Amino acid sequence: MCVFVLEKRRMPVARPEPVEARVIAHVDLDCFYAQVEQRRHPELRGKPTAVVQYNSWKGGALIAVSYEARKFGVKRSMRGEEARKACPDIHLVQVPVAHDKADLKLYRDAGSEVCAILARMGKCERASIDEVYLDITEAATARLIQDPPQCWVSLDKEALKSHVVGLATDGDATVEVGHWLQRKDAEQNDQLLACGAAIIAELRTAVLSETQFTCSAGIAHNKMLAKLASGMHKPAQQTIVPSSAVQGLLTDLPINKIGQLGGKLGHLLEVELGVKTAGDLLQFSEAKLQDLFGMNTGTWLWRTARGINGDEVQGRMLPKSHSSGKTFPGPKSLKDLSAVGHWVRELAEVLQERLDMDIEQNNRIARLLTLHAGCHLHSSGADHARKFPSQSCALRYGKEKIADDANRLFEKALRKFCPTLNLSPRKKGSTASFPWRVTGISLSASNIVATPMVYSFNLLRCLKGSMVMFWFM
DNA sequence: CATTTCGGGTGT
DNA sequence: ACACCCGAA
Repeated sequence: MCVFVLEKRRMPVARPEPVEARVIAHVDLDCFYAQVEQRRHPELRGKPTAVVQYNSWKGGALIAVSYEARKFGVKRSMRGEEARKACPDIHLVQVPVAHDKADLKLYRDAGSEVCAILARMGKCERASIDEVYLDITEAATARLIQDPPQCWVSLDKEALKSHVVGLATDGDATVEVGHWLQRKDAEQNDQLLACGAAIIAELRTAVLSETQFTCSAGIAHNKMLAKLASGMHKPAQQTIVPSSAVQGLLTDLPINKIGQLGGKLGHLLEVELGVKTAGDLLQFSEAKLQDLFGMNTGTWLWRTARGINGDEVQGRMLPKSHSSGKTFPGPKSLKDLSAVGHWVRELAEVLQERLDMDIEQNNRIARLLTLHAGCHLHSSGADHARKFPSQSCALRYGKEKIADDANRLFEKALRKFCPTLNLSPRKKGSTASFPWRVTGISLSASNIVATPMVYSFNLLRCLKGSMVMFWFM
């Protein structure tokens, strides 16, 4: 019987792979927040730099480390003080703060700049603030016909500065590409990848000249392999994965290096099945994996072990949701409703600003408001494992409405979490302490849809803040 | 009870 | 609708 399926777990789903070979690229900005800060403060360029948020406690938490600083052993998730110990000359730049919380707008906008450039050549999916998938099959095919690799004359072209996985037969399996891609007998699909690599190299050059940012990229026939490849040679380099190299690449690849297997599922494979590498997975039949992990995940695992992945590049440049949250660790945890109310108000204001931007720039409105909170028990009571439930409701525009609605959601969650707690209106404004502490609050806006055309953004600007806004709800 | 703050996704 | 997971800076 199914051993693990009884546990609740998120399950990756396998999708069929298209018959025609695709050319997929994954582009990843190098230590992105650090680059953004180095562009803002040119005197930091070439110098060891890290980006920290909040520097009051042990110098703040590092969230991005420049490659100059990495040479000194500075690591992400170090504290500012630790980083200074490892690298006394390091420049620590703080994440901007707005409404008493970290504000990532600067980095979000910088990511959009890059995305706009990369989208010129094909279907573009913004996978995160600094990562993009591209489907450049069409552009690569066109180039193969018009300018096949055999005809490329200049060997020092930027387009040829790619690493090719599996090119060397001994030792380090990855070397600088030379004439390999131009050999007369190269397979059609390899030539397609070569053309894709040329295109990506040009795009990366465009990104550098137009934004000053360097990025790394992987070029392969699917998203999984492209993502794997983009991390193989950093910073500011690109890597090609020909089909012929897939088996050799995966055989000894630690299982947690594969996308979606970096967490619990990967750990489960290792401790329960002794699977340390993707190669180790090959010995399990598809039926066995389906039996162990369910049909979806079983199929997905079987295919993933073989480098097969049919996920399509979604043509999506804009986020599906916006969120604004803050944690209140240790002594900063919130004790009562009025403290929660204060922070809900701040977060609502930030969220409303994000929603305004989305209307103005993209003509989109969000329809769902969700509140998440985290908590821990104050007194060492019995059931300290209980989770604070999240709650949602229809999103009404306006910072006051969002704040009021979010506060209602908090109280609703509170009643579910602790039905006995007195929440009578009379007590609401009081500062009576919770029997536990709130360690985090987050508001998110989702179910984003296109604004009906009749509401052009100019009209919206006029309506903003006025009574008429409830028309959108 | 000190990474934090985002985003995207699936299972039920 | 809600719970929980993955991953990136």
